[in-house]
Amino acid sequence: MSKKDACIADLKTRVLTLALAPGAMLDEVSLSAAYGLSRTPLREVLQRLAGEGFISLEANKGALVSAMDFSAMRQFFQTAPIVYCAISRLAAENATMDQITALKAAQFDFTKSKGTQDAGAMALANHRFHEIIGTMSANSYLIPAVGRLLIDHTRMSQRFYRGVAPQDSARIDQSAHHHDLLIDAISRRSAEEAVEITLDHWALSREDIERYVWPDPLPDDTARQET
Amino acid sequence: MSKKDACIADLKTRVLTLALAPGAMLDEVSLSAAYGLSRTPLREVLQRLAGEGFISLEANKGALVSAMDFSAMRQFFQTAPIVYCAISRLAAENATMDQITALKAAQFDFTKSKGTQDAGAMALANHRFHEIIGTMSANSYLIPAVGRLLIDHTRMSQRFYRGVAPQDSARIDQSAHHHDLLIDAISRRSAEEAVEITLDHWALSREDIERYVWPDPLPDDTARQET
DNA sequence: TGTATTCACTTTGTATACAAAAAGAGAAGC
DNA sequence: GCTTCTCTTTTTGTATACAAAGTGAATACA
Repeated sequence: MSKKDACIADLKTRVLTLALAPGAMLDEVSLSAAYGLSRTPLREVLQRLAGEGFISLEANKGALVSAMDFSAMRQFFQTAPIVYCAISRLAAENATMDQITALKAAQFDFTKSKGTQDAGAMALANHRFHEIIGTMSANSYLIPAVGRLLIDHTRMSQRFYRGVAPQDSARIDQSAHHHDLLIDAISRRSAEEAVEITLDHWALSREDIERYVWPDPLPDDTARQET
Repeated sequence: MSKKDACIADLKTRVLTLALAPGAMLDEVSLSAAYGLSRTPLREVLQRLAGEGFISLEANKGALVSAMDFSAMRQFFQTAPIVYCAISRLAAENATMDQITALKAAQFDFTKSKGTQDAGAMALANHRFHEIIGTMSANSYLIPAVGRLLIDHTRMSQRFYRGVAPQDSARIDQSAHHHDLLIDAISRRSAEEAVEITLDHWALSREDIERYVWPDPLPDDTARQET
């Protein structure tokens, strides 16, 4: 059973860190060989990953890593703030002591990875942090939604963490500070504060993603071509 | 491939109509025999149903129909109106002509089943109607959430449709009227109206469910027992 | 009589072999 | 030279046999 779980965890990691590119095809036989599993359990792994939104299965055509096209990004920016705020509110109302402990541990890992300059580790630690807030909501209807949002959020943030400019370091520190405030708000069961912090946190992250997608333009040489 | 799809569709129907009770265990061998499938593809069916929230799988213990306990109901009433409104808004903005045609067809089926007094058919037709509105939203993050909400919504409504009192008939007619208004609002791309109608529709349905869960009390005989 | 332990049985999980469907290369026809 | 059809090859889907884990009943012991 453990070998299967390891396979699931590793494939998730590879999707989230873009080691497996969006749209990439996954071959059953090579994967089963790589993880030392037979095709039968490997196919069950793929079904489960598909159920969680990491990959999508097409009949008689195999598995491919979930794509991130323009339409998906539009949906993402439209949906994320609503769902994140709802989740934070519910997390503040329903979080258990054990979950708060786990959240603090995840935040510790995040700040630790912040020092290593390892973009993948930072993005994964951040993912784990927000995943725990999702479970805190104790809402089985919203958890699949936030899970899927986090998959794409982490994949997009990857690109930000990776090309880390000097001024970006401060932004990552601010992000970590938001996490601390959020832990505090949830511990005090203050739903209103948790939502406020979540909105700030979202605004920060959205700016980072947008700056990557629409960077400063290159020097404009079009005038010369018009002669 | 078709036999597998039939199996999935039938199991979904049986879950939604409470033919398979919440919490019921599902045996792989008897199911595979019943649907004329081998255990391997049947297990894939179960994985997929689990991914959509119809059942849940526990390691080394098999599959059981998703439970509907008190906690689930609380989450349901908390989450449904937010998600339904968001979905209706997006549906009005994004619906395609083909989808509107499909929605009208589903509404035709619903009104038709209304005459037959078949509670299961009514609930399933209603389910299908709202499922189409979900796909209209074209939002892959919210669709899993609304899917799960509809599973439990349909299962709870089942109980209402089943014990249909004389005055309930008018309520079902009003529900169908809401559907017509919603089709109209979506066709005219009026997101605001779609949300308003959805709120009315939700209020109506919630009352029906609540009246089933907390019915009028039986005649009060406690006074006599106190002597 | 109550409890604990062991053994048989049932059920889930995995591996391998086989069937079917899709993809691609090659040759024939226009 | 281009299209199209067919055959081969690769890849996905299914069935069956086997391994392992869990469950429950019966028996031995306190």
